[in-house]
Amino acid sequence: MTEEKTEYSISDLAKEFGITSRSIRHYEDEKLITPTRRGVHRIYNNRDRVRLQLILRGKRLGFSLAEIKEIIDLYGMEGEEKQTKRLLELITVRRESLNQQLKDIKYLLKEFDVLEAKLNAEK
Amino acid sequence: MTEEKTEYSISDLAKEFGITSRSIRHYEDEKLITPTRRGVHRIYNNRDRVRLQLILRGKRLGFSLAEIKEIIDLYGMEGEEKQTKRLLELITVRRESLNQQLKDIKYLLKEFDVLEAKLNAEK
DNA sequence: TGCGAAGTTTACGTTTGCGTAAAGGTAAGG
DNA sequence: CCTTACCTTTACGCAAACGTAAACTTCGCA
Repeated sequence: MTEEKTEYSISDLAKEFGITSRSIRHYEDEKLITPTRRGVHRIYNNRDRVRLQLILRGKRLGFSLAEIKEIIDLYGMEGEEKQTKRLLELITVRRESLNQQLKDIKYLLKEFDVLEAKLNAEK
Repeated sequence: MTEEKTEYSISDLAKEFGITSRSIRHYEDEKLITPTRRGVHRIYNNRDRVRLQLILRGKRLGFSLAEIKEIIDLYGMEGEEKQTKRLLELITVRRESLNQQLKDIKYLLKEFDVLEAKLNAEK
């Protein structure tokens, strides 16, 4: 059986994802993640860990913390508020943005191929 | 014959790309673009226009202006300095970053599909 | 029980990417 | 010439995303 860790300290996660504890606390200030407390110390569970992954993914794509919060809030809102229509709209908007990024990436990767070929041809 | 415009004012480009003139001047301050001058006024040619497109593409992907400058400088350096090896390294690094972003995008798009399906199933 | 490592809050500092006046110069039409 | 639209430089302002320092507290263990 592979033992799955279920509890993490702030520095556990910081080390794992190569960021600082300060950043994680900052995400908490901005309400993107809300670990439980044991006394005064922060305790992160697997759900928190996944959230952090989502945050970092969003960051790599250039989204602001506010945008990432919006995306994260999409999950966890499922059904409750009957804002389904609004959620679907948000998803559409986000999807368009991601598709644009896809185009941009493909364009740049192609350009890199061309440039690399040129450089290699240069003997 | 389709007439290709070959000269643009700063507000021409600003309008075309939906940004402010201030931004374009800022990119110039940061050495990402260097239009010629007619007297005191900036004149942009097609090459400058393409550069601006590259800048905006980079921005949509979350690159900093400094990183975009690095990427842009890849072009235009071809061959001259015999830094070919260094250039190929840079391309590799950038390519890895773009591939990571590709993964991130695909992950999120898939998540959106799942979420959308759930919302629609909710009757 | 007394370290040392790690955690906590508070708060000011820094960088990036422009926004936004202020104060004027320039080009073209009437 | 004069107005109007657009351009210029200079410079301070500001929000976002942390960095960093200060000044404790808490936990594990020797």
